[in-house]
Amino acid sequence: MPELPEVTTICRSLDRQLRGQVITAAASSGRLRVDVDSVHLQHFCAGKCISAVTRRAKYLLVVFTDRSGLILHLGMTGYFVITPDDQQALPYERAHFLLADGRRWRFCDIRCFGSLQLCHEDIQSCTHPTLVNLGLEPLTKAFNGSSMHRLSRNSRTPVKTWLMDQRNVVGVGNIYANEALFRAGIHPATPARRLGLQRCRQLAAAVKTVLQEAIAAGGTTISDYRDVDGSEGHFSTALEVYGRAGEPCPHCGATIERLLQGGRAAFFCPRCQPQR
DNA sequence: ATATTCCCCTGGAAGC
DNA sequence: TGCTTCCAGGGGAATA
Repeated sequence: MPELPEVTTICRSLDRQLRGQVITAAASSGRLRVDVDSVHLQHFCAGKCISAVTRRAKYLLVVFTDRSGLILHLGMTGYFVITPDDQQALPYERAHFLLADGRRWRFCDIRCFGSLQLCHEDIQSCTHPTLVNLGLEPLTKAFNGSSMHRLSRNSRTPVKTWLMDQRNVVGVGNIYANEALFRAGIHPATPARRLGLQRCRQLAAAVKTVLQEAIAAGGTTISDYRDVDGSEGHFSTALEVYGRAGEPCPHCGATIERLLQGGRAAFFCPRCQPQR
């Protein structure tokens, strides 16, 4: 579900809600795609104080004061709810953490594609196997037209697939890959290595602006995504091609097409994004 | 090494 | 109304 703007939005809320809190108890269901045994989770977390909640790629990092932490991924349908402790488990609840102030932090996930991992070493060093091979953060200076150009020289893969490969650049999923390619006027099936420096610059810039605008809107809610307080993201109204097959292109009026790429739907305007 | 495919899982929408 | 099929924001393992 969530891509970088959604994870960023949730990360900020969680940091505000959880920073400084001590976890007194924890339990997991064992049903997530990657999960932790409930006994181990309880043993690992109990008594630890949360110093911050940060993000790396689409992973949320719960950083404890002893520098260890939890690595969480929301998969397609994961979300968090914080409630008083006097309630039953919520529907789809997969893990929960009891806080010293009496609140209960719950990790819910309808489809169980999310993940929950323990990180014993310094979590912010990102040496954990889950974090070590991740690519560039798209909103840093390190990701730009020239680095994208350099990294994609040997890749015959379609540029949309390349953008979504977290070993190259992180945080870009299906929605924002489609939107960035539309803004840059690049056909999603273009082999990545065929993009010249100029078009890499345009695409990198488009990735940055679409992500920044989506963060400012609180993310994109299609169906399941919600912030920790239950609020929806407002960027769905700004989507220009995603989910709009058959509708007119907002720029030129041509009919937006849908193409299947490795099982994922690509949406594009055949006139604004010509195959070259 | 790189590029597809298949799978994990559940629910909502669309088709018959 | 009810059953069936398709589709979904992700990621990783298996396969060519």
